[in-house]
Amino acid sequence: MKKVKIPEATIARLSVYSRFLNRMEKNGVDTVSSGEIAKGTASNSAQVRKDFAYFGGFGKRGVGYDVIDLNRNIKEILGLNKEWRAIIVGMGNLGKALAYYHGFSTRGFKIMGLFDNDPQKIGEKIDTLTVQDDQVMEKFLDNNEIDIMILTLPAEYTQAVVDRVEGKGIKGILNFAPTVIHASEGTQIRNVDLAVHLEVMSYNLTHSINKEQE
Amino acid sequence: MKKVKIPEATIARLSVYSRFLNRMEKNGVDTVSSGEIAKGTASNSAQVRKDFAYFGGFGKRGVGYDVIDLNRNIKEILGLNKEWRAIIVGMGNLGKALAYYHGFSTRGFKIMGLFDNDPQKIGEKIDTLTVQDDQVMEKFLDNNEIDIMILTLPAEYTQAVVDRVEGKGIKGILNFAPTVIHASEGTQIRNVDLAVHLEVMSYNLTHSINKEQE
DNA sequence: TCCTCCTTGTGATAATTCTAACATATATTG
DNA sequence: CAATATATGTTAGAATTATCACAAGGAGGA
Ligand SMILES: NC(=O)c1ccc[n+]([C@@H]2O[C@H](COP(=O)([O-])OP(=O)(O)OC[C@H]3O[C@@H](n4cnc5c(N)ncnc54)[C@H](O)[C@@H]3O)[C@@H](O)[C@H]2O)c1
Ligand SMILES: NC(=O)c1ccc[n+]([C@@H]2O[C@H](COP(=O)([O-])OP(=O)(O)OC[C@H]3O[C@@H](n4cnc5c(N)ncnc54)[C@H](O)[C@@H]3O)[C@@H](O)[C@H]2O)c1
Repeated sequence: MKKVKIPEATIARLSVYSRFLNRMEKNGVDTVSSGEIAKGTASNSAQVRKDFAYFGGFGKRGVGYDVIDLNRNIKEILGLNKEWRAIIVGMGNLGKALAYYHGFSTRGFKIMGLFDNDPQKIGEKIDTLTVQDDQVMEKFLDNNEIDIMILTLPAEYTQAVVDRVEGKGIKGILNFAPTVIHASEGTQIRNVDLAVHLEVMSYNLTHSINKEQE
Repeated sequence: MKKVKIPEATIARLSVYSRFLNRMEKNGVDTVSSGEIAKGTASNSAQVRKDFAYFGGFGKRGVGYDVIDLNRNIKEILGLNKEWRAIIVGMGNLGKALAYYHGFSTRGFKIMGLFDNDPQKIGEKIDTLTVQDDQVMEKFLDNNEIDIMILTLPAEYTQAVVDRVEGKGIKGILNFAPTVIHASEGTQIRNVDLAVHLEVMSYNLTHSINKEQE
């Protein structure tokens, strides 16, 4: 599906570069070099240029990159020129934190619905949305075109929820529960495991690994 | 500092394996094969065995791995046999979610203190802890041996907080703000960037990348 | 004891990803 | 307009990481 296989690490870095460029834009900077991007994103200049090179040349030799132009290009590569519509299932601590967070909408991800099965939580207003009964989720998905489902519920219930939305048009699932889930072929699944970060840190500290954060 | 360089990806997987083994333990399973571990953690059996092989042989040929024994070994490798003491700075949406989460303490990470600079939040009780004034953080760190600082505050304030705890014994920083921070050499910094996950997903969906999630 | 079955541990190989170096293009200065 | 300085784009090579294939160890049955 692609001429050259592009490293996922490159895509992840593009996302970081783009948000760095946002800050530059806001600061009125209009040109940056690969070295400056590297410094601002804990990367290195060769890596930055290589990452861009996968998609063609965005810069001017001897000069650098036009901040606005480069950022527009990256966002287009990432598919952020369209609006992605998402729901959050499980309005506990983490679900609420995500629902209140405005950082996603500024990147093109719009939270369209919030669901929970706890009567205490149903009806609660969170920001501009009201938590809906988990039972109406299927109907909601029939009536609204939703791309992404964010799962913030206990591990043991995630698979059941995934099964229920089968064929309802969900294209990607962002799963915060520490468990493997299975969806139909073609559905993107990404697992976010916060404990892993702490445990890798524990390992590094225990074994005195000095990650050269440069 | 190590004989062989062990891939960070291996360490991250060990964390996932270990939590899968926790579930097996709870279910009363006493032996697992690399294939079963692979299935339960979205890995593959060769990878699982290779990961273990970095640290020696934990299994019995023809039989598999003793669940309890293997899990104990992994936890020791990860440094989870000791208690890690952490504080959270920034008790907004995300900070609260982390503070209420009990999943970390069961892995050996104990939240010792919560800090914020918003008078509205100072004094608020969260679980068993009370949010303290950010101003007393240095004193708190002098009086308590804290290993890890979790940062859940707006990007623009993170570096200032990091600077203030310099030399106070913090060994690792888990940063949720989307910005690069600098700490003295030897301090582990790990950045958790949730937006990256969504944006990589956006890229994959846009370009019809079918990540074979086994 | 010998034979069969099963699953690990591992060395060889393949694939992926990063790093370094430099030729090329652009701007600027005198 | 030539000379110089600067930063990109790209190619080649190094390093890291994952996959494969199979020999060897161990259990159990005849
Ligand atoms: N909070 C954190 O900091 C954190 C960190 C790492 C991982 N996680 C994971 O994220 C998930 C959520 O964590 P949390 O702390 O928000 O938990 P929580 O218990 O606060 O929230 C879970 C919510 O899911 C709802 N729920 C349960 N079953 C449901 C169903 N079938 N349909 C709809 N809603 C349902 C519950 O009513 C509850 O509101 C868990 O899997 C947890 O392991 C959380
Ligand atoms: N909430 C999310 O889902 C989410 C997702 C991705 C990234 N993040 C990042 O995590 C961070 C926190 O997000 P949030 O949604 O919890 O924000 P928030 O605004 O709800 O919370 C931030 C908290 O930090 C406190 N604070 C500010 N300056 C401080 C200081 N100097 N010392 C102590 N406390 C201070 C504020 O009083 C507030 O309580 C942000 O950087 C955000 O970009 C959050």
